[in-house]
Amino acid sequence: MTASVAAESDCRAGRRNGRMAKEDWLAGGMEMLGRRGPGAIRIDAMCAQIGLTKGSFYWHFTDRQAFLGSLLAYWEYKATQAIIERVEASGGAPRSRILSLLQEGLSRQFDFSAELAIRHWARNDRLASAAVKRVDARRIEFLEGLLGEMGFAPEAATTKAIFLYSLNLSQGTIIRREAKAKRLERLHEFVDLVVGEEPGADA
Amino acid sequence: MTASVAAESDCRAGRRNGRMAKEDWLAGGMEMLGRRGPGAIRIDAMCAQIGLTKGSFYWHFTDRQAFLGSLLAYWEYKATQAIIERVEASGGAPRSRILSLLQEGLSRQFDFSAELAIRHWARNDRLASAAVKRVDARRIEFLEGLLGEMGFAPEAATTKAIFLYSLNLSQGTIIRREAKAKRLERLHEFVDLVVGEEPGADA
DNA sequence: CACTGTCAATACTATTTGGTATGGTTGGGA
DNA sequence: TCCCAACCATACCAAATAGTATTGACAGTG
Repeated sequence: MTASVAAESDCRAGRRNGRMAKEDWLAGGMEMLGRRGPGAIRIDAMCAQIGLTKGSFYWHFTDRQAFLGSLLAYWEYKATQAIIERVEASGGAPRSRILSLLQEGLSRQFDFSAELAIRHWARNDRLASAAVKRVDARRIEFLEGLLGEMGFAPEAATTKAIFLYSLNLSQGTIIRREAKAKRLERLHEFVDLVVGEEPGADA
Repeated sequence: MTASVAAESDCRAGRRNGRMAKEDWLAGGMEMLGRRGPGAIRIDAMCAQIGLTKGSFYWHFTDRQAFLGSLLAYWEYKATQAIIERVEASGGAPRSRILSLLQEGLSRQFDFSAELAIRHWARNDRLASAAVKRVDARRIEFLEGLLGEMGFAPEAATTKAIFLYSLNLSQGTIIRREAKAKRLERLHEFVDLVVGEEPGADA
């Protein structure tokens, strides 16, 4: 153990003292949030996980509660802007951007654990609830924009955005053994149902 | 406090020693599960909540882990059979039974907190994952049955059942300020979209 | 080189918490 | 009535845990 610690302190020599530790705490916190939930986040366990001690923790955050608040803000940023930007960067027609957004929930790229933890957290915490509400609003607005580009009136776009978003969230919530291809097929079927068949689609 | 405890022990004199305490523990556990999540369930807190002590807890359950397992089984029963029976009892055409099932998620009657906690739990626990999978399967099968009654072929029924169930779950997951009437309107619109317009519908 | 601010390790305290051991209470059967 | 088993309270222990205080390492700056 002692030897590995020494080696570790070597390999991160260039990274540490670059004041990135706060980010490390938040990233580690997100992972623990996804695994145990907010109420079960243990500072000691995080110390062991990211290789720092409480001296560092209490330097960056006043206490556990403040850390949870920072985690919430960290998630709120990551969960909206980041994903939306990634989808926007993919370009293409609105319909294909919708499809790639919905597929985010399918891939294991995006870990849904923290998302579920926070949504449960939001049932009993005002700050978490407000954060989730803002995230949901932004994601739905984003979908509304895409649907608007496709020519749907605002009211219809809102309804369709909520439907699409509902399926997106459920993909990470429902547990069901099913082949990925089958899942993808259903996803296309759902998009067809909500926004209509693709113009140039052959059967 | 002491006085109220005495009064409490009076009012439950007929109830106690009727070996219902185990049920009390499980019900209290479900509530704490909904508020804090499985990893943050504290035995001492539950003692204070339901007015018993650890002597009782460790008589009914071997340890904390076993209690969590019992909680899972308790939820699995409550979350399937109970709800489905309630909907079945309402009777009516398949379509109206579908609507009343989807409205379950709308009403505050059914607390979604524990459901969310368990679904998060399932991301990191085999037993929880298996329980959620069985619950999802049964609920989807139930919807499939209703859709079958409406004349849909098995394959179409499965797809539509998943779509309906997705919206049902999302109603408790998405946080969005919206009038109840609006929500209900969207729900009907979604059912129309998935299973077709009601045969005798005007407007 | 000395100084200073940033950041982190160590040692420590007080409290909480899972779990045990033990004794007491109560209701029903012999 | 005696007794036993179900059931629960109390006292207690060892480990975990939030938070503090102190010291040390290190980079940049005068």
